[in-house]
Amino acid sequence: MLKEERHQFILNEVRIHNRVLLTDIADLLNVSVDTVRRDIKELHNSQQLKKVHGGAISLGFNNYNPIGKKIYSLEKKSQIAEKALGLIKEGQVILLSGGTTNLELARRLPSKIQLTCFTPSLPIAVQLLGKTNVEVIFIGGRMSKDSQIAVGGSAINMLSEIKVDICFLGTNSIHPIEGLTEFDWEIVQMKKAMIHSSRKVVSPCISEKIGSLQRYKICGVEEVDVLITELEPWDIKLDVFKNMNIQLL
Amino acid sequence: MLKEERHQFILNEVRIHNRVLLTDIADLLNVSVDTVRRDIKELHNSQQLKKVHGGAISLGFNNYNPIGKKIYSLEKKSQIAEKALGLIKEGQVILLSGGTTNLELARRLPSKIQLTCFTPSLPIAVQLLGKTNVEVIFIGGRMSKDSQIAVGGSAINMLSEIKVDICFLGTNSIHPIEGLTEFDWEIVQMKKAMIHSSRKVVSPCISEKIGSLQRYKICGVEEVDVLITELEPWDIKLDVFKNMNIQLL
DNA sequence: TTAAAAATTGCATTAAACTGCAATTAATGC
DNA sequence: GCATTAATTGCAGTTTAATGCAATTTTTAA
Repeated sequence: MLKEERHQFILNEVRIHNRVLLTDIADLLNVSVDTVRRDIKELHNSQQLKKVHGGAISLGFNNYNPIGKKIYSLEKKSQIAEKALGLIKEGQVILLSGGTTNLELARRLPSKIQLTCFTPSLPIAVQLLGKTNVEVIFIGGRMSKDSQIAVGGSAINMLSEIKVDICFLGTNSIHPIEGLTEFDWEIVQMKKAMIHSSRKVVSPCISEKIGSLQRYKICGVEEVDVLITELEPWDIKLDVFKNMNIQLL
Repeated sequence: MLKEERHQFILNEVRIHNRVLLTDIADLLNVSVDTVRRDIKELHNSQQLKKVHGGAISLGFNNYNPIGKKIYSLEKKSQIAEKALGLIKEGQVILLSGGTTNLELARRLPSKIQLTCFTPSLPIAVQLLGKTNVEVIFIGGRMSKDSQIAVGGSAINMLSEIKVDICFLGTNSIHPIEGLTEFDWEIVQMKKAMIHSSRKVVSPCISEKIGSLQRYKICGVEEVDVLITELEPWDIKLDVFKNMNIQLL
């Protein structure tokens, strides 16, 4: 394995987890800890991460999570976020709804890729502001204390004035017949507006939410262009999705 | 767990709760109290929190400081914020521009008082969301990475649609003849719009900024209803303010 | 004043960092 | 190709840092 590859690997790990342990990396790459130590030292000298006793942390290390809630199924959400990353191309304009999966996606956006990113979510905005080349536009409005996203008339109004390439629509429930549903009426309104403002709708959704149903309807399944779960497409049992014009990832 | 992570964790706890108990942290992190004590000592030495018997408190009881910039003149700003608090009455609608003084003010808003609060500042919004009875409305728009406030057309547009009781207009320069001035043109536009949307304009301003001048003009002194500094009114030398219809606090 | 909690100090243990060196691998010129 | 040079890597021995524990002093609050 080339040194450069190790460097990239380490940086990637740091980007994703905000931290790495020297011993973990040595294990994963099957090299001695000394080698990893030297790698980290170099990356430290070139200001790409911060070397600390026992490993390294990302430069703008900010584990600040304004929601302050525990993120469940973090592992799955991370996998989903990784897949979602693949859909984003340099120069695009994207829209991130709230939710912890999208927060994970925001964390992972590489700093160097140039993007314009709309979001009504406070924690996501905080994350994005740390990315040098991402232009952040906050969809303002009355803040819902619970979800920490902007809702209400002026937020929806602001959404009505934009058109983005991709919307990553965090999804709490997706049902093959009933479509996307949501517990909170105000958030339903927001999500409807978001769909309306997007050329392409991507739903990151952990598999256990497939088939579940909540109080209010956002839209039918046909409105979703891509459904991303942590499973491999062929593992998704519900054939109904396969018959529809929806890409599974 | 890396030392750095513990440090971040402790700082985070301090940010959220304003104070932490040493034993709580030791429990939460599963390390000895000695370790936490050493951590807190280091953070104290690097001015990131204040070590007290039994734990630590946030500096001057303040600050979510996302950019990691040092808050200058914190003590003065705290005094100003305390004075500003006295102007706010139950049920009012207020508007907080950005700036660290207003951030201090936001931190100090009592949770029990019912308020509606507009702001285009991300760190201030984060603070306010922690206050149970404060309704937060975020003025959305393109986020300035530097100041972490929303600027640009849609923010100004949103401002044009509101009318608040009091605007707390963080002020970088106030000059008896030239009025309020600012370095950043986009922020000037925001502040102009804020003044326009307010029945009463309050300028919290540390005394050393009185008399200074910057590139762009926001408004004349006559537009300001109240000027708050950390000094007692009779200590403010510039008589010019006393001849104008401006209240000194 | 006094008992309990916390801070300090010194010390032992462990893990990680550093150093120099030899072995290996990759790069270069011929 | 092939030999020479330079860079990379792993190892052993040593040094340094991190952490927890126990004994002692200080602070706090009843």
